[in-house]
Amino acid sequence: MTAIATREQIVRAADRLFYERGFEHTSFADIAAAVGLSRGNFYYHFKSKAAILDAVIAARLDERRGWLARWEAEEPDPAARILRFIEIVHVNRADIQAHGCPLGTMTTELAKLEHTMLMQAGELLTLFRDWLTEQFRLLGHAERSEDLAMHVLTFSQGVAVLANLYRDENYIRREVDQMRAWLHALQPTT
Amino acid sequence: MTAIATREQIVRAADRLFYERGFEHTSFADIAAAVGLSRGNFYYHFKSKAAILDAVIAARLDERRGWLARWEAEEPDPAARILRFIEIVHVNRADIQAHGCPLGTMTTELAKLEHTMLMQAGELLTLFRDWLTEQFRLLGHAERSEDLAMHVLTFSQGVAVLANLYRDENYIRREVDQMRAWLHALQPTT
DNA sequence: CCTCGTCTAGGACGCCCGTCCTACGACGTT
DNA sequence: AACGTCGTAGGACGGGCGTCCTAGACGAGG
Repeated sequence: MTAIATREQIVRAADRLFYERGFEHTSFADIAAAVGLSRGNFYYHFKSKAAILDAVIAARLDERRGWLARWEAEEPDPAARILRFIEIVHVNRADIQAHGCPLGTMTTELAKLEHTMLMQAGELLTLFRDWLTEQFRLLGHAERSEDLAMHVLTFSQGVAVLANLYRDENYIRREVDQMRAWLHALQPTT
Repeated sequence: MTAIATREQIVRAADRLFYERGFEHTSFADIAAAVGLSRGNFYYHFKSKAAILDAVIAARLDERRGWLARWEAEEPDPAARILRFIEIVHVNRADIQAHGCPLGTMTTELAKLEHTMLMQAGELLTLFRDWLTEQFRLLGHAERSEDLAMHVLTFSQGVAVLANLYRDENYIRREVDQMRAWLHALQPTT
């Protein structure tokens, strides 16, 4: 097996395990078992656990950037793009109920660990924040665009935390609907 | 030192450390050092780490029940009571920026650990949910009272996660103001 | 003064962690 | 056929963890 392919397998497995069990609670042995490799050998690919975290964050950034590009391509209307973001909470409701938001839970954990990589993980949310800001600006809310973007993020994080606790599908749908209505009330009538 | 007093010291120290560092990341040695006791001796007071967690949750429940009783005593108007809840996000902004919401971060962590005590920790948020539900009912929103209560919780959790990441006081104030306006727009004009 | 229950110190136990090292198998190149 | 490189296996290492045990300090009641 080429080193690059193995590396990708490791990152993919670590990504899933960090999400499902948390960063600290996931051991090298766990990742090794998931990939089917011996645990000591990991140092050929990653020199530390932080290096794996770094690769996972980079992979998530790539994936999210892909989402944003797709939304921009598929939706010419900025409001429709924002709606796509709001709806991931509903689309991914099964995972969110089981494990929360992948970005929010990771930043929450790294903040408690006072991990040096907190800010890098935060860039994932910043990616969405900046993209949402731009969409609100295009919608004609230049002044408040960043505040509106943060409000959408606030909604998504709050729903994720409580959906993870109560595992209530109806709650998720209600909040998403409410956010949809908020967005609709915000824009000038189309 | 009497056993009860020592127990309370342990619970108080564990409460703070679980909040600041997280449950799993806090060791018996950490708590022992904070209280000034020897680590092995803990088993005289608590037979397991889960037992300490249980005591911490109970202590937090007591404290929060005290808050609710005080708000009810000081504010005859249900809307003013709800406002008191909304404003704890701002009142406790320093702690929230440093460590997030004590209840939200704990449930998030316990969910990832698949810890058996997740639901007990969840009762802390349920306490607020039910209390807010009752206040909305008193406000005349019996039908939607629980949904409205969940919406307030959603706000508080979302703000806590993002305030913990970005540590931005202005963001907290803006979201709290927005929530205040939401609450004001909700009730029949007083 | 002695005894007994209460509380504590200190460390042993087995386990798992992240890290690091060395030896070996597989394989393309000369 | 021999070599050198790439990727792997497996375990050693030092340390920290939750748990558990035992011996003793202390003080109240006989």
